[in-house]
Amino acid sequence: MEIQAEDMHEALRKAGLRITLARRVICRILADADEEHLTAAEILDRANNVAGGVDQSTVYRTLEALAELNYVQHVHIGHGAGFFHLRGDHAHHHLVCEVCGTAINVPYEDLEPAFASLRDKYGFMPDSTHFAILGHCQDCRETEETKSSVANDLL
Amino acid sequence: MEIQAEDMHEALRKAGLRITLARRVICRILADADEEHLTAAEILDRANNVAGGVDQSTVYRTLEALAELNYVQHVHIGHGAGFFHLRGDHAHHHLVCEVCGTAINVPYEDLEPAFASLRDKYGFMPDSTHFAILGHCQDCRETEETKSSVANDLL
DNA sequence: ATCCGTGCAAATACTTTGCATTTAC
DNA sequence: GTAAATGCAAAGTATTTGCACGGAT
Repeated sequence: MEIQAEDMHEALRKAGLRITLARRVICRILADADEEHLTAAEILDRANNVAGGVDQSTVYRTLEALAELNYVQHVHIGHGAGFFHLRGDHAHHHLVCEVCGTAINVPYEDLEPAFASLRDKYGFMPDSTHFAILGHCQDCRETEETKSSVANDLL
Repeated sequence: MEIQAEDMHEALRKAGLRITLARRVICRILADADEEHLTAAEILDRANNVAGGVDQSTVYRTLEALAELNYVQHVHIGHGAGFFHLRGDHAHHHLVCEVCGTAINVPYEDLEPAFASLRDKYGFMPDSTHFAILGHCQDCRETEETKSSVANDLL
């Protein structure tokens, strides 16, 4: 089951925080984004498309409040801006290409065996809501191979 | 076999780059750090302890040059400053606790099966020289359990 | 002599903070 | 009415870049 904007509203209320237009909009954006990785800047843009005059500081503060309530996670994958996304229960993980930055989603089941062995062997519980593996994606690997064969031809 | 400062010197020379005092010092720091995760600021500090007057821009530029030569990797784990470290042989990976920051080393063999399946299924080649899994370590998990039972007692 | 590398300072990118005003409750 | 949230601007980190000078080859 997906997290709804209303779930976040309720959590905010319970924490004694207030439901404002900006927050409503941001919760909606997060709920709609689902698996997408959004940067603060993208969330800001989308918020301003719906309701004008939203400031970046409001975006960051709202995201921080939702992170405090365990709805949002702020992750840094590679360089540049961090990503914000909901900590859903349908866990998925990311294969992030170090060359082109593409992220491939991997369903939890594909990594479960590896996680189980880490848990058993090291008592370590991987964060099942977010996980990034850095490496090289297929396209970039092919490009690299082409490049090296070209280089070899030139020798 | 560990990477030596001299290996990096040779690579720099081969690339037509020059061996300067700052670079010599930085290569040494990286070789000595071994598997430690150093930030640019820490490398700068250590460099200035050995040879004064090294600038941060020199540190970043040298690290970038070494990254280009595939000796150094710049990774961002969590927020804050990124870490720089040598790309050693694919020896081990890190389980990084999101609570206390402790990193547990895991030998490559323990993750090899998972890596193989990612390669087969997604054509994705995990970076075998660096890999961090975020999660909660055993100690922090125990502390958390204690905290929640205390909280329950207070209800 | 030729360029590459350096320090310095300024610029950039991302995120956080201080403050006066507005708004939800 | 009161405390929380907002917009604005400015400050804080982490990193990069422009430039003139100095140094490695």
